[in-house]
Formats: sequence, C-alpha cells, structure tokens
Amino acid sequence: MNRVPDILLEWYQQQARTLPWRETKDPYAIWISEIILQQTRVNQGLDYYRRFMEAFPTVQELAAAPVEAVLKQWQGLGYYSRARNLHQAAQQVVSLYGGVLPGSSEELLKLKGVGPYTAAAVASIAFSERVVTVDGNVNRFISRLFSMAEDPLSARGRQEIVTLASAMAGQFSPGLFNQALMEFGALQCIPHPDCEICPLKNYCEAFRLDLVSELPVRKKKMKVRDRYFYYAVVRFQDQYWLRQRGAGDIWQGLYEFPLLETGSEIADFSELASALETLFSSRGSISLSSCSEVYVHVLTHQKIHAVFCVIQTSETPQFIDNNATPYSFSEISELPVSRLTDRYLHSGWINP
DNA sequence: AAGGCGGGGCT
DNA sequence: AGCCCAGCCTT
Repeated sequence: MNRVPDILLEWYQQQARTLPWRETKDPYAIWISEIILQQTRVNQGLDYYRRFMEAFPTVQELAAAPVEAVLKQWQGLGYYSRARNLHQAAQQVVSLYGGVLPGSSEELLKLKGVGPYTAAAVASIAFSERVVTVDGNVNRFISRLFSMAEDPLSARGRQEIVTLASAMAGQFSPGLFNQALMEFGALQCIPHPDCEICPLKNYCEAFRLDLVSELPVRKKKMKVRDRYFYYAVVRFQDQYWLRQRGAGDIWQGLYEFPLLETGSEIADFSELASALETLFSSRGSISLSSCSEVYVHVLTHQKIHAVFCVIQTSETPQFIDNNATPYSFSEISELPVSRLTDRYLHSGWINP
C-alpha cells in the first residue's frame, strides 16, 4: 500500500492535463480557477476562466467591479451565488487584507464562498501548506481504494477521508500531491471506470472485492419540483421590459422578462391571456399575440416549464412589479440572464 | 444534519 | 428520457 503515492505521482507526471491555472503561482488566479471548477467540469469552465481573468486580472479590479459585471461573466455557468460570494470575498481581501490574498487555509476559510475544499486547494497549491484537498474526485478515489463503508459526505466519512489522504500525502509537495489525487479521480477513477488499465488496481480494495460500482455510497436523490413560468415579453417603441430576480429563489440577481408563475399548466390561450393581465397596472389595452413553444428547463431540483408570451400594448406598459425596467435589444445583451432566457433571446422569436 | 442552488455529459 | 456529478451557504 505504501507504493500507492509513488504510483499516483508517476501517473500524474505522465497524464496531467495542461491547464492555464497550473502555469501560474498567482494565488488569485488559482482561487478563481477553484471557484469556477466547483460543480463544473474542466472543459466547461476553461473558457470562463480565461474570460474572467481577462475581465478581472487582479483582486482589486474584481472588488471594484459592479456585481452585475461579475454575474455577466458567470452567465451560463450556474450556481450564481458563487459569483456573488466571490465578488464579496474580493472586497473582503481588499478591505481586510490590503488586497493580498491571505496565505493560510485558516484565514482563507473566512472569505465568503471559501469552504474547506477551496481553502485547502489555494493554501496547498499557492502556498505549499500541508493540507489535503477533499473534493468529489478525492472522495470517490479514496472511498474505493480503501473500500469505505461510510458516506464520504457525512461528518465521520469526511474525517476518515482526510485522515487517509493525509497519511498518503506524506512528505510530497502538498500542491503537487493534491492535484495528482484530484486529477486521478477526474480522469481514471471516474464514476464508471476502466479498472483494467488502472495502475492502482492491485492496491484497490474496491476492485479486489468487486465493489467499484457500489462506491462511493450513493446519496438519496432529491425530488424534482415542477414549476410553470409564463414570461410577458412586451415590446413597445423598441423597448423591452425586464426585471431582476431577488433573493430566496433560483437565479438571484439575474434578469428576465416579467414573470407569472402558476402552480399548474395553463393550456387555454384566453385563460392565459387574462392571467397575464394580472402582471400589469396599465390602463390601456393588453393583448396576448403569440406564445413560444414550451421550454422545458431542467435543474437538479426543479423542472421548469416556461412559455414566452408576446404581448401587445396600446400604451407604455406599467407593471405591478416595480422592478420592471425598459431596455433596448442591445442593452439586454449586456444583462446577466439565465440559460433559459438566453436560449429564448437567441431563438429568433425576438428580432431587433 | 438537511435542503437549496445550475447546467451539462453520459448511457 | 433518465441517470450522474458537487462545494458552500442557510436553516
């Protein structure tokens, strides 16, 4: 078993992907890459990382930027609280740490959006602190290697992973070892792995016991809630009205058309037309002219059935939602929007 | 400890 | 169409 770390490091030297954040020692750049890569695959996050670093090359520039500019860079990545927290954390770094990222995992942990994983990643990779990174890749790999019965996401399971991984890390360079550990989970010890080509198959308890497909222990799946969104797309004198989503729900801080949400589908056109009128406080005429197809937008925990309803008004529309604000078509493209709204915007239903 | 928070890839 | 992935914050 004590040969495992050597094999792992040797594998990493041969198989490691060349990634931009592995070419730098800038703690800020490493921090940004770690936040982007949470819940995001490398291939999906790569372009976002490049654009983000180009838009906000330093923590000072990130801190000084409007939060909506940060959200715009994040558009399409999902989990938008990561972007809002990152922006707040940058301001913390400027106001509390003189614009210099703190050099220990203990201090990093105090930053908004920085948890045990990110603190360990930045501290070990940028500052060579001897602390292990425990992410989903590490959980999967360590669970299998030691055939762990415990759920790695439970408090006890997490502690067990930390203990086992720390023991393996030994005196290797912390940043190098952690990246090798995570890369192995990301490329070789994947959910449905090819164990025959695995350099560690002779050391893997799960492989020996034929438990690879059972580990790590599965969490129970969440129930999916159906939601029905009817968006009022109003164009009046080349202006469209959008509003910003608030706290306590999905897509906080992103923009969208004024929304009617109902508990069930409204299939009848005239019923929908009168339901949509409740969004308006205008006195002039309001008429539903056409509906888009139903956009089914699936999130982890919600299934959204969205219809974009084009509405004609006889005068400047007034909305009950006093956040609704008029924008030209080109202004809309500057606003951060969800994938759902983005898809509609690029579908051809709207023409400038 | 449990629930909420996106979006995409693989089978 | 239905499976999977996943770190941090809030409650």
